[in-house]
Amino acid sequence: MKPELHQKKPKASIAFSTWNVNSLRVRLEQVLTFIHEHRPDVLVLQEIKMTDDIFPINAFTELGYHVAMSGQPTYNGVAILSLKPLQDVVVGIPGYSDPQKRVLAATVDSRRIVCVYVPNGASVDSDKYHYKLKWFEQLLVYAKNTVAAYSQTIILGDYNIAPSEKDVHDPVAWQGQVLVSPKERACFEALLALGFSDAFRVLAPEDKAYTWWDYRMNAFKRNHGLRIDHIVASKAVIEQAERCVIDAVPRSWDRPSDHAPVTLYLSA
DNA sequence: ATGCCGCCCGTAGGGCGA
Repeated sequence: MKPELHQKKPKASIAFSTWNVNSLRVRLEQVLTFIHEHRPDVLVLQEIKMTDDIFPINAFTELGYHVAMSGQPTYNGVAILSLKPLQDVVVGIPGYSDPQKRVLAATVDSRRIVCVYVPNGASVDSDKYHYKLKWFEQLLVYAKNTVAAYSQTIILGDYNIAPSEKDVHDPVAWQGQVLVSPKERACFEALLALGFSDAFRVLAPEDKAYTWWDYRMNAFKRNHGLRIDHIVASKAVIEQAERCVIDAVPRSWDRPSDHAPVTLYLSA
């Protein structure tokens, strides 16, 4: 065989994905399809909207994944799937009592993975908005402590914050609304200031790309979206980053989640 | 626009998300 016919072995990479599925009950087959197509090393899910006792563990273990979940009835709920074993699983933010299941952490191969579902906030004058800001203060403490203990920390999930005007299809229309307010953006900036980077923005500084499109008003077809799902990684992780991909294809499927999955690829 | 769509619970229609 001529040397040029030898296929160069593709460079291995490690993939970390996040996806707000808006009901794992409804979206299970789509999650399985995503896994078959991409085989991420780690996949974290938000808004599973189910209790732990009905979580479809077997559907994932059959595919070789280890599973941790923190669910509740009706709302919220997060999960971590990993091809390698999950160690030191921690539910919620330590020291912060919150009945809403929004945070789940585990270690995979010396990397600390934190799956987050940040509160939506409803509107900027609501109690839910104040809950969101107070909640994020607790996340900042948690993030600071976590990265101090694990130089390789990845905090990924649905942040419900569009960090900049580039992350909003129509900044004028969204001005003054929840998800884009200065206080929420200050929260996100404060997280980055702890030694983290917004992986997508670091790897694609100028791209206008969205991770969420409203179900209403044909928002996806018109690309009226926001970038609110993020992979926030410590410097030691960013050093290994190859690319960060927002996969809009699942948003085009029948009965889709309103969010797209996001994947960070690290060099192995 | 207290709207739009989709999911949950529960079996009608209100709560909630973003």
